[in-house]
Amino acid sequence: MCMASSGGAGRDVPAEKAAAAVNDLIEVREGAARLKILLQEQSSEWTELIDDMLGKLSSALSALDTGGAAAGASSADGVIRPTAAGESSGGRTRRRISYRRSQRSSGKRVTDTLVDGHVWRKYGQKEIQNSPHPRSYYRCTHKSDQGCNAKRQVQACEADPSKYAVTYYGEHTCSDYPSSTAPMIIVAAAADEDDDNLANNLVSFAQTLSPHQLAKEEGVVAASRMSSSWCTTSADDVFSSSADPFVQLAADELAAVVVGSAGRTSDAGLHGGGGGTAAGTDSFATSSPSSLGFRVGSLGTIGDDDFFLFDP
DNA sequence: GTGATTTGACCGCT
DNA sequence: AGCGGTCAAATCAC
Repeated sequence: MCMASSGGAGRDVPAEKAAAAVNDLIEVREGAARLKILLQEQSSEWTELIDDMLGKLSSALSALDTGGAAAGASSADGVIRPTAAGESSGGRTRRRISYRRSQRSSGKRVTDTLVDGHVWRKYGQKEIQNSPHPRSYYRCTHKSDQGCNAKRQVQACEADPSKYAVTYYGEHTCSDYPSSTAPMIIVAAAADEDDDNLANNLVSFAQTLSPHQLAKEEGVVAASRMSSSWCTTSADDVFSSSADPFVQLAADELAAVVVGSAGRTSDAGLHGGGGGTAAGTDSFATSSPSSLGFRVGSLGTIGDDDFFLFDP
């Protein structure tokens, strides 16, 4: 539901197309594995390989009936904007907006990095009952200048504190691409994660770093690492929008895809404690995207409910 | 000085 | 009534 899903009319992905997409994605995975090696050897051949991967991804996306532009279809997100609950004339300079509550998430994932290509600004942190870790609240830094209403909630994964459960709300309506032109693609498979409450396959998209930025990253982690970057999370948690399986991303937007994850996983922002180390630092993935954008895991069978959009 | 984070308080929803 | 989400002043880093 939420976000673009609405816009993405094409929900039902034909089995054959899905299968073809899977094959393509598997090829990409293999290519990614090769890329990893090439990168380790500092070879320039990686660009060529990436191009090939992109081609495959494009095919896969087409096969999956990517809704393409849904991204801009804001409002469809189901986000309930704060309603001016009566300009409280009376009182302090406090707000008066009534907060949503029923705001639906556009997807939740567990990741070992908080970098998703977007620049977020933290606006709150709260201890959550029955949870050992506080929850941090972020909104797009372009909320003020571009009115972007995208938000996300970050909480350390209970099962593995080194990972984070990130829930997104709303869509990015900003043009936050200067430093992150390439959409991030996450292809993961938790099929082997024994537990029955894990989704079998995941394919998500989001912005990520530009090739230049990628080049600056300190390291690249093996694609296989992906499989371990998902905590035990129920399918429902991960696919809050599973009712609208779709992929919304123009294939030609895929400017860069890199394997693995070199994101720093500072938790400075999560646990607070130090004064704002904001501007231009690596503080908790807020202002300097630092993780590579393409993760690949083993693929199993992909079903309709295994796809969801990750706000591009 | 500017801008991001911290943190306590406020407020709506369940 | 309690919890969770957000606001906004204070604080901090650059």
